Amino acid sequence: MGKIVSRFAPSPTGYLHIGGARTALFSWLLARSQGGEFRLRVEDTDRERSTQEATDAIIDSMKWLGLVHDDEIVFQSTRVDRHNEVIDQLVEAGHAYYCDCSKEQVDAMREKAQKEGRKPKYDGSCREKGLATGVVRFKTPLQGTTAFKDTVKGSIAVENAEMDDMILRRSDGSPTYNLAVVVDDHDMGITSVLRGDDHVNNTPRQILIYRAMGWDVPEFGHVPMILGPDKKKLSKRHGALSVMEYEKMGYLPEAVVNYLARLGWSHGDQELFSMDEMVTFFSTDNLGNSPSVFDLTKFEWVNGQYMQKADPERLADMLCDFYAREVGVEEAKSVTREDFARIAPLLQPRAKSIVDMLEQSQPFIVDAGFLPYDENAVKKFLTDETKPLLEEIVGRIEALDEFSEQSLEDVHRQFLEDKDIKFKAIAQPIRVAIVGTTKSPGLFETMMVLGKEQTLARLKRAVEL
RNA sequence: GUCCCCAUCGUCUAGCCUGGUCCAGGACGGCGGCCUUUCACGCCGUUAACAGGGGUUCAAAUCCCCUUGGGGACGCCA
Repeated sequence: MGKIVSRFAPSPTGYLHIGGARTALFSWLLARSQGGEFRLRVEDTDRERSTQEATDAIIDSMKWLGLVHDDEIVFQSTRVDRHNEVIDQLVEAGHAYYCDCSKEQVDAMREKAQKEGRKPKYDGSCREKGLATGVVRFKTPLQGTTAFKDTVKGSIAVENAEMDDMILRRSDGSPTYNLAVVVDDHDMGITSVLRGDDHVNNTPRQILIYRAMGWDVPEFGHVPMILGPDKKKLSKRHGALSVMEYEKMGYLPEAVVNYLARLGWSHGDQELFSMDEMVTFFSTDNLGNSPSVFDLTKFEWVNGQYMQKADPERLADMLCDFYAREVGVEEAKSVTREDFARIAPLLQPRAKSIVDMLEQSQPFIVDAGFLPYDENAVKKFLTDETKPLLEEIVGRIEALDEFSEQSLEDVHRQFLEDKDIKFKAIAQPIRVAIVGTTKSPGLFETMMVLGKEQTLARLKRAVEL
């Protein structure tokens, strides 16, 4: 068998959604795992609904996910002449014919057929008329069945009699989808088509065109769709957001890819995969054939895993960007990339996303004077008993010549010994004092990131509260 | 209505092709615990499923049929 060539062929009528992204991922994986090629084709023949923004958004999303395509992007709209050429050939060879039935007539046929319990379809009345105007229809064989081996669903067979004589060329002269895909896939040398479930019904029709043209039929695979929590087709209501929405929400692209891959694909018990691992392990044999529900909770867990493993420097860059996005470029200058680089490691095991991490960074990046204090925490821990202790600690920290995690720990141990009290007695009061809430990373590492000046300023302010 | 497809814990899934090793394994979540200066992380334990009914067979989650449920398609959209 020769080199495999797969493709992703979105129509630019909207953003790249999570479902489309997964389809793209599987196609990409299929090509990469076999050392093949992955092509991108933009199906922009619907001039009404296709937009440049959508095209850009799709390309950006693919880039963000790391799904790099080979060769040039093919824009279907540029290939109309070739499509028409094929249609003409089909007519000449007797595989297609002109039909001048009006829309109303065809609608009536369909309605009639449905009433009689048959599949609504065009009745083929123009088949042998030898017309030369109107739409061009494909002459679907009246008998027999068209079968194919779906690489994810197994054998699928459809009676030819079930199929309509589909329109190949509209009355305005433009080619239709089913014809265009076949011609493009053939011309691009596509050997493996992996696409959404909603195309299963189109496949037999397309196969018929391949055969009529005497072309090799590629391999087809149809991946089930992604459902919302209510098991209904994923929609905007559920967070069937565009891929770039996930970027805005502070998720890591490799986490999105990982989660998407595990939605419908598996490799034994493994949950976390690097891109390379996915590429080496991927096989359509392990693609599931039933629809799956997008579970945000599990996705967040996956993202958290990647947050923990991520390079703090990279996280720092992202935090800077997100911060600037949030408060504006000018204001964001008050916090440096280096600040974030010191904060990130403390928050890595605690943050589910960049946005989450930025939020948790707040106590670190405001000045002592503006640190918000949680009312309940203050009431509970900054009491008349603890304040004097904090005051004393201030003095001891001030006396420190070297401000390090070790020296901080030493000075506190000593303090506890002198007072004959447990660490528990002062831990939460100190925490509330320096970050304003009862939750934070370890005390001494937090102090280190805060710096001596900020630590003392906060402790002092807390005593005055 | 007609055709096509699907059906294992709440969710993602392994197992199904090549029946026995499955009183069904892993993961997320939930619950309980450990660790501990809080919160997380981590670790340990626990919870929970073969849609239903018929076959075939010594033996079925695995093969066959039916029912039910879900989805998709039926366009001069892609």
